[in-house]
Amino acid sequence: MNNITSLYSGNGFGGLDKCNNCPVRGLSFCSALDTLALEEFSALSKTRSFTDGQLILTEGEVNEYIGSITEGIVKVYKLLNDGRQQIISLGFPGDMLGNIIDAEYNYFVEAVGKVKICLYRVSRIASFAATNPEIYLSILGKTNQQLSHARDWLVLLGRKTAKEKIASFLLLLSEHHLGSETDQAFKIPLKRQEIADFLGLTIETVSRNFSSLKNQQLIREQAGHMLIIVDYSALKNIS
Amino acid sequence: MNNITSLYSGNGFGGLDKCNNCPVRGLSFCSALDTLALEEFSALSKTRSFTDGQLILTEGEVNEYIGSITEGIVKVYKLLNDGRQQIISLGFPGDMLGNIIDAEYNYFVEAVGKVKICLYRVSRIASFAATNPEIYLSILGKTNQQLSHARDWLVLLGRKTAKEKIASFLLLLSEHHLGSETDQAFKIPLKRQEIADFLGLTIETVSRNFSSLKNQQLIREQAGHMLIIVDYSALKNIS
DNA sequence: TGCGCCATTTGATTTATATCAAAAGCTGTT
DNA sequence: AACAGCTTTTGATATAAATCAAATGGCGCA
Repeated sequence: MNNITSLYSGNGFGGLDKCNNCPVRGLSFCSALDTLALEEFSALSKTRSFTDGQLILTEGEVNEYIGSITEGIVKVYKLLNDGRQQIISLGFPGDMLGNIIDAEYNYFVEAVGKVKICLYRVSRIASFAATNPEIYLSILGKTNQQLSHARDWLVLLGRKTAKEKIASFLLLLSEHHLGSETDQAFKIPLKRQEIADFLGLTIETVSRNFSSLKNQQLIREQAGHMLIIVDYSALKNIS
Repeated sequence: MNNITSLYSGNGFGGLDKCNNCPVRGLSFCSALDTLALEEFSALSKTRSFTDGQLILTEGEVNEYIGSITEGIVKVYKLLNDGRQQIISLGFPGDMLGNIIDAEYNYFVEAVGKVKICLYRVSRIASFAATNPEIYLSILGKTNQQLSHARDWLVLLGRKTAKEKIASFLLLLSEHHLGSETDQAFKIPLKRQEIADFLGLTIETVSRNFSSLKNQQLIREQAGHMLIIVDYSALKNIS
């Protein structure tokens, strides 16, 4: 066992200081809380780190924790019986993990590279909400955002061509790339197979379309999978 | 104009009586309210009816209303620039329409057959919630359910074959078919083109796969598009 | 009853993407 | 530097689903 349930125990280091120093302060679902409420909420949190490929949540596991990504990227995916995989979302810093409704998780969450997550027990959220009901509105906001993204992805999976899918994917990544404005290069965090599993394609189709976009001079790829979008608006037209 | 915004005005007939007589009492997001709160909430509601094909919500329109389907089925869909359409969800009685977060609707909602909706102004939800915060948890529950369904559909669109898609669709319909247990026949509410737009297929592929399932004796179709699932478990294996 | 208008089905063909296969590129290690 | 074990790319071919086209079926209405 190396997922949240087994890793949560012990050595938390909650407290307002941590939350005020939080790298996603203002993005996370706790951002709606005022100073007083935040202090109380902060005490409930624990931070956990994960390394590339580590399972964070497992389908079927009891829904004990809700989390907020403070660093890194996670992939959320489902599996069919025969092993076919579909990534149903990518989680970026500030994004919420899990929910406070279901009895069990119904998907897998895996770290893509190094990941840090701020965790809260679902049961503690409930008692906290008794005096701070605004936390529900905040969680609702995050859930609504996830629903909106999922619906955009339904259109992509149902109606877009392979090349349109790749273009949309690159633009999605560029939106979440928080590097300097002048430096347009960013690292593609996923392997080709993972991109395929996100876009409902095969690895070969992904690779061919990357090559095609390079030939069309819309993108360039540098050492270590660093990507530069050469013609942003042309890519947008394709997507 | 023939959508909610234009139809809401005037002749509402709120009050507790209506809500207690509500056909989806216990299913809708208002079901979490106790008798006292329900009376207050009920006074805020208006009921509207729509006929087949009528637009209920329009993309880009200001998000003024949240609704609960009390009767009939709606389709929620998005369009690409070139007219390609993807149905992102079907709404059944008890399902929530819209949200209380976004500034604008970002999809279209259209009546499939005769539809009745119970409407609330988003702004009134906010003031109601000041004294009845449990309404947020209730709306969160509905939103979370929609997210869960959207994610199931991502797997369907991204990774399932045409025949698997049709099988999943028929099973989805049968779950929402609230007719008598003995009578297994139900009407398919969507046209072939709409089914195609829901499953990310073309009308011809949908038709061919219906024919194929009929040849395999897994389903039967009677007059007026009444459908009988002959071999439920075989269909489940395919889905 | 028969006509017109759709929706659906079926057939023929094309095509985008998957599949199968092999070569080429990386990266870390000895 | 050379090798092992990957990932990615490219090529050849197959195939599921799309496209193009026509026939069939239903249903309301004059």
